[in-house]
Amino acid sequence: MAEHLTERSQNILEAIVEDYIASAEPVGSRAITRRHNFNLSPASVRNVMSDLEDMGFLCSPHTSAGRIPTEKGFQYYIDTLLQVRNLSPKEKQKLQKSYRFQGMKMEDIMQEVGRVLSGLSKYTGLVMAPKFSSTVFRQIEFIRLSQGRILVIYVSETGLVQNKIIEVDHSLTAHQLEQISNYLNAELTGLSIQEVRAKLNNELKEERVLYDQMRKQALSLSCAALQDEVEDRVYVSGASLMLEQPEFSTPQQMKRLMQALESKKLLIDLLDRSQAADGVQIFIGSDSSHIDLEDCSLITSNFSNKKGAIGSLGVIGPVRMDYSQVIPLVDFTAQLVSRVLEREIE
Amino acid sequence: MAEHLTERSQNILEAIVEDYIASAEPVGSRAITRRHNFNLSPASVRNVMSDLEDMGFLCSPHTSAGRIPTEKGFQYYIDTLLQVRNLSPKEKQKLQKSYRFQGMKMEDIMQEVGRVLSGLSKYTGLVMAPKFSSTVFRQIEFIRLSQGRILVIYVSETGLVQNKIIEVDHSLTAHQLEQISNYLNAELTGLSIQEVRAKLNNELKEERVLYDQMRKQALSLSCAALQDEVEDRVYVSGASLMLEQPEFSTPQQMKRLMQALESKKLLIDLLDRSQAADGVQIFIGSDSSHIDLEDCSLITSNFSNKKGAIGSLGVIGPVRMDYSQVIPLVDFTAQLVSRVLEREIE
DNA sequence: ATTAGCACTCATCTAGAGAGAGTGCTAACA
DNA sequence: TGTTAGCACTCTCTCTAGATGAGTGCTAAT
Repeated sequence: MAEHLTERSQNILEAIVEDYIASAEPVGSRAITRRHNFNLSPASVRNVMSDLEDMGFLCSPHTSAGRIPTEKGFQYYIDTLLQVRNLSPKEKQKLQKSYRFQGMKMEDIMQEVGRVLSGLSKYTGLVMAPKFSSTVFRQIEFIRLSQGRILVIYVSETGLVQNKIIEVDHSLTAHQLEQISNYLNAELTGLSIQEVRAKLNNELKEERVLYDQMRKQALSLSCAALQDEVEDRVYVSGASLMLEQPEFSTPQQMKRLMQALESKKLLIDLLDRSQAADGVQIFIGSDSSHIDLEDCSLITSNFSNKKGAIGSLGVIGPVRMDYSQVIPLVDFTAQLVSRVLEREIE
Repeated sequence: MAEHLTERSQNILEAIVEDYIASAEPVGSRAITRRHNFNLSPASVRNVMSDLEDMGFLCSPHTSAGRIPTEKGFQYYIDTLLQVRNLSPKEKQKLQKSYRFQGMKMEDIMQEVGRVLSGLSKYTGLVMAPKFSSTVFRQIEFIRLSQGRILVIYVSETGLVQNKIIEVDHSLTAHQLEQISNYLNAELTGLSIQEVRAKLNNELKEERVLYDQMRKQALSLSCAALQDEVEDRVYVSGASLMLEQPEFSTPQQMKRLMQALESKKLLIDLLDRSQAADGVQIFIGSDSSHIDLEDCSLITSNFSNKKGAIGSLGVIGPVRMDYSQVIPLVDFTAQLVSRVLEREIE
């Protein structure tokens, strides 16, 4: 896999990738010699290009067009040629100013992050809020809406608020509900949702619980409340910006892309995968494994606070994306968001 | 404006509109005589069509194409020709089954409604959740996140939950917060947010309040909590379905439409206007006043519960939309949602 | 009033020519 | 032996011209 390229080949591959990123058009031997000062004739460049094509880094759409980088070409470029410059303090500050998190609750922050990512990159911004079940329990409140309908409000350590309506067959008074929430708040604080679930299930199994009406109700109520939250935690911003990209210029391509970006499920999938690893991750084209995003690359990074609630954010753009610009953007934004979330709980 | 058309003209106009809705292509005199049994020759139809064109109901893309209805033509069709059939009980039941509101909280319901509207109409579903300030106060809770950062959770009579983080300069203990929320809950229950705001402002002005620390804090805290909520209350579903419509088949049209549908502000505008009136409303093409939606029509209706929290829902599609199908869909869905919301508070 | 007939218009489709960009190969060159 | 100039070749893209066909508007006959 890690084939060795001569320095000349590397230079030429780099030139091709960069020219292609800039122009979105196949680049020819002539164009390269014109734009870069290799002291080589087009013919020599052609020879190198031919080699690169044999090795699978380049391909040509047809005989008499220039070459375009394959996914493998992009991969190589990103892995070994691309130098991600770090942001200067000034740039960092500027970026930081783009975000206005003042007094925002979680959802607003997520949305705002998406907007800015998309606005700065000119591609589509993607944010996945921390999974609720990865958060730490802080407080639970019950509010009786009507006979048999109870609104459960659940707050995590990070200030993430989740609410849900549950139906119960036996009616409960406000007083009973208060008792129950007091009990749960005392019992569960500081546990992660996974732990809470485990604990609840265990206790419910214990027989002696059955004799304590209040506890029993408390447990079954919170069980219901924490069950199967299917959350829609993905925020997509600036999808229509992608339509400006020449790779999505035909109606078919547009449709396909828009459908894909509308499918939250697909995006959740992708971002979930991103969460498995640390740092900035790059999925190139068919790496993303979904056929409808085959012309797209995804750059993601995770954010988290000390309590371990993990979310992901990123930018999705054409494979021919400006990686050198987007990578530091995603990287620093993730750090920024982590910091903001940590500040929230201090 | 209300020009008089002979019965024959009406019939032909109706035929043209319906054929155009079905085919998206200009309809010619020949096609009409073929498809409908007017006992008329194409030539006679042509004469009528020519008249209709003069009156502004039809236009032709070019000399040798058929005619297509103008917006005025559609308007007339909807106002006087279209018979919106009521849904049969069976259809109503079927529709009702499409929605699964069981145990859903407000946001989920809104989203689900959008999804179903879009799925059934094959156009784009639009839902605007009730404006928060139009809801009725039920309960407020404060949770101390960190030094100076307080999470406010506010619940309306309908079970709508709103949360917000506010920053305060003086720190408050959990006990103090509890006192404050008890006080507010006792004072404010049953008032609409507008009323709550008015009351708070009035009381803050009264001098004697200044001597009661707790009350003062309570008031200023809740003032901060209820201020300037800029909510993003619009749910758009199935935007990409619009790309299947022939009127949006070119890349330019697609881009324009997608941008418009991404602009929540624009949609909020439209739906806000819908709230001003009762019943099903239809905005045809440039009626919508926004240039980027000039090829679209919007069918909306409002939903509400007895407490007066009002939201809107609707379907946005091409002007050449299947009105006879979508109007009852929107109408009945609005009723359905109203009923569900009322059930929530009972 | 209605209709058949006919000339006319205009978009769409097709084929073919020409231009342009870029390649691959070969032979000459340093 | 690596590099380069030259040249034939390929393929896309664009432009033009002609053919096609749908549909109109007008006129004259019924």
